[in-house]
Amino acid sequence: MSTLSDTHALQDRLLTVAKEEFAKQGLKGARLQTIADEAQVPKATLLYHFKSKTVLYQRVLETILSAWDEGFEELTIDAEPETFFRRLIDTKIASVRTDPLASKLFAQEIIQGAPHLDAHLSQQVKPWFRRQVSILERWMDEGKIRRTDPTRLIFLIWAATQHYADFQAQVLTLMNRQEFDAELATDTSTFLHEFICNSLGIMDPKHR
Amino acid sequence: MSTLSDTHALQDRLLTVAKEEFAKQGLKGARLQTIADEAQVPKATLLYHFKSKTVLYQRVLETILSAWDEGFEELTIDAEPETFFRRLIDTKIASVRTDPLASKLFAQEIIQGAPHLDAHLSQQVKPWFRRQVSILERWMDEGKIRRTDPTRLIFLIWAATQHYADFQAQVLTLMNRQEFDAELATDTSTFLHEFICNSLGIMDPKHR
DNA sequence: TTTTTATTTGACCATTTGATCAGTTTAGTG
DNA sequence: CACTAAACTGATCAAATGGTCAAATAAAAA
Repeated sequence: MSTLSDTHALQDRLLTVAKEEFAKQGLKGARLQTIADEAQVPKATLLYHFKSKTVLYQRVLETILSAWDEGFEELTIDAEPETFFRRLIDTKIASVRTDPLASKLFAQEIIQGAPHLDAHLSQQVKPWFRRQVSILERWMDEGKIRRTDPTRLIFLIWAATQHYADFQAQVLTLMNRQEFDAELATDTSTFLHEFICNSLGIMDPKHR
Repeated sequence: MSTLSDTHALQDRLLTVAKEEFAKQGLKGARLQTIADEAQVPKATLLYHFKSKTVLYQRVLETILSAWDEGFEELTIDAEPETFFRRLIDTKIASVRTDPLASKLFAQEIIQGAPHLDAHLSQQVKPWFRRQVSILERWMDEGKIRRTDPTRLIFLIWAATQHYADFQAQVLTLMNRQEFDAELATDTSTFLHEFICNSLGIMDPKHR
């Protein structure tokens, strides 16, 4: 099993390149030839490893989703509201900064009606979502955070973070920046955390 | 000038149908044949009124943008913070509910790097954006709202509202709803307004 | 009415592009 | 080494699709 011709490694490379192309051009806009060229492999080889464009696309989606599932599964565990929001926001912002293409690809899929991930939405996302909601509800019952609609609160966090990946072109233009660097990420995390804690009546430990 | 063959009316119909198709399928994914069929007109007729697919797409984009410019230009005028946020959120949610396709089309354009609207971003959106920011800054100086990053605050509002159009498929699934009805829109407006005012230390008039 | 201009349309074309396949090379196995 | 299976690839194809064009029709102008 040589290093260069390792099948697994090649498929990974193809998936990475494909993700980039799909994110930038959309499912229809992406061209197999471009993906193959970028991966320095003949188009026929690409189609040997993935039967069709659709299959390739679905594999890319699966890869993204399972990585997310993994990253967000853990942070549910018991913590105080302040820590919970910090973890959630930091994780999301990190993911958005590390891999904005994944976020963009996902966004386009949802915008077009999520034709390739009905199953995942109801089987993976929904349960996770419900868990988050029930945690928030418990805290409201316990008076730890101000009472509000937990569903829309999760949406707000999701939207506000995702925005920095999906609308990066607009965000950078309006901020007069060239790239989404580490500093910008940190400041954004801080802003969101502070904004949310303030709204929910959670005291910032620094000011306690 | 007969009613049925009125050129202006026909072009409007074509633009409307095209917007729908572009929003649902993306620029590359949309087919001229489908648009023509939907508008009950031969493909050649469509191409008579719009020289090319790209031109059609740009005209659709322009239509959307000018409608937005018009709708959001006014609400800058002097008002107290509480009113300002209510107007901004209500307008945005209304636009998102009335015409989610416009929002989706715009989102896809931005996600793919805004190749067709660099000009509009820096010439129309940026000035508008700066005005909003400076209003917020003034209020912070005057102590009317808590001090925070005005830029990211606008982003948050933008993202949180737009989310209900762009991610409608996901939102409806997670809320167990079939459509984005008037009630859902009202509740969302209320939630956002309350959430933001709370975070910024603006007293709700009802509780004053 | 005649003439000119704008609009409509079916037929057709050139190109792109996803996909196939047969033949070749490489890797693994006994 | 002999043999089998997996991986690779150039050549090629069929379908889809944006776009053109000349002829027909309708509208407007003279």
